[in-house]
Amino acid sequence: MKKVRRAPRGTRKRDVPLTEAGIHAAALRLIDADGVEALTMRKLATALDANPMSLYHHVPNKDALLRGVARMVGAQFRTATLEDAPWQERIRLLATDFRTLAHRHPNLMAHSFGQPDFIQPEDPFWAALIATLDAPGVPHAEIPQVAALMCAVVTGVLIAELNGAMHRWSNLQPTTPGKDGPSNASPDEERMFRLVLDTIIMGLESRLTSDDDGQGPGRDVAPEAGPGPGEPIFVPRQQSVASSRWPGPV
Amino acid sequence: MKKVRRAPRGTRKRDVPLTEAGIHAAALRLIDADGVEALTMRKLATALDANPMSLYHHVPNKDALLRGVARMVGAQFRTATLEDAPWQERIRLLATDFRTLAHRHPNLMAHSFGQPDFIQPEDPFWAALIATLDAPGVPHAEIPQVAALMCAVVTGVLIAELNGAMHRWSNLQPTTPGKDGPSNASPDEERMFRLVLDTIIMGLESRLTSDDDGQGPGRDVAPEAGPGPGEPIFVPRQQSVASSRWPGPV
DNA sequence: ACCTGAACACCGTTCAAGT
DNA sequence: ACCTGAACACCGTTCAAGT
Repeated sequence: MKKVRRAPRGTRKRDVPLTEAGIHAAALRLIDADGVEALTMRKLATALDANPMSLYHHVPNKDALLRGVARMVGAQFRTATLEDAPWQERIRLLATDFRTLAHRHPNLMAHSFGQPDFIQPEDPFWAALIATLDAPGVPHAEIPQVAALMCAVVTGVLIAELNGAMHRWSNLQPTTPGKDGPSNASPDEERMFRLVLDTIIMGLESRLTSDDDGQGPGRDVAPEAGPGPGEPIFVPRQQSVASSRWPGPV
Repeated sequence: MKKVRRAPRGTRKRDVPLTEAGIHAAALRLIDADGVEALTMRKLATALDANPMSLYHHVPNKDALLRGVARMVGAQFRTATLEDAPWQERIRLLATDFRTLAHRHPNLMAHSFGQPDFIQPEDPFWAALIATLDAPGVPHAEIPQVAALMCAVVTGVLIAELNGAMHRWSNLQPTTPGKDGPSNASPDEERMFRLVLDTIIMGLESRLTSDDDGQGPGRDVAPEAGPGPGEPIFVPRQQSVASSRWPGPV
């Protein structure tokens, strides 16, 4: 009997040589199972039936490994652009596709959203978002800023979904605790996600179809909320302060 | 000469006994300086001129320490409610106050925003937000969900500000790189923050002042975006798809 | 070229022992 | 009651040595 190096209890891994892609895939499996902070170079090595130091021949360090995993997942974003649909529908599709991708790997995405470079200019998601915002007539110089705000808003809602904050906040009782039953109804996060999406689409629409020259009336109501030092493109059109009934449930 | 325990080079700390509050304050100083991931129980102990194990008599573990620091900072939220102003102004004030607090301790807040419990029901911020949303006539059962969405959107933008993503995204050139100068103009994040805020306030306003019964016309344009399994309160009013000119810069 | 064992410089935390 | 030294079970990573 020659000494054959193999996993002792029939786990049977590592008949294939180590690869950067294989390391990324195994790391993603561990992250999906136990979260990013539970991922360890040593645990990843044992999952691959390899020596911990062998990984460093294919990956420079742990940070680069995490970036590689995030880049690999980000490349899975589907690129169906829905070319001839109105821009509202295209933005809706982009956001919901992004959401399903986030929910497919929640542990990884909850971590990636905190990184400043989790969206790269060459990502298909960013390219599609830029192309979609080019359609409605936003001036070219403003497109990246509008796209950045869309990304920030959507990822903010997704972070709150992924880490459970949305669920906890939605179930915080307003004033009277323990009234009218347990009230543990599902927060229905998909419905809330669509609500935010529709709201910002409506706000964007309202700016695009503004009848005046962009300088809204009644600038005096909120004098401290002036246009600021930047260009005056995004000056907020002053809202009417009328408050009315909430649309009834039925 | 008796052996006096004192910092050897005149640093002169720890003439005061260890306290939970003192540990929290010192931890916040280190976090403000070097970030959350650079905070270490051992480094915190040397900053307090104490033995690392002494901290465990006042703080159960590192996680509880971080929660305590976050709670201490969250308690600094100013509680000026601006009672008689319209709800739009009160929401604006809440959001900008939250933003200045976030920018006062960016390292801590960028970390706290990823925690599911960084907003507690007894926080003055949450109480003020609930009270403000109670004014315009949102039904009580829906107030926590609207508040949760507001928190998610605002923290999403703040995360992107704090970690630099907003700055990076805003400077990504749309199609033609290297045109019309370096174009490294400041992204003017405060202006963008106000833009999102005004947009969601406008969206909320539009729902509150809706003339119809909440069931907008033209439900057939986006058939797959139906109301979903939840209650029909938040069914999106179907937008007009008209696209028009962006309001010109001048 | 690819892998590996030992070692280094750290962590958070436990525990028995001091005062 | 409060503090402390030693120790445990981990980390990421370096490096010289193997094949």
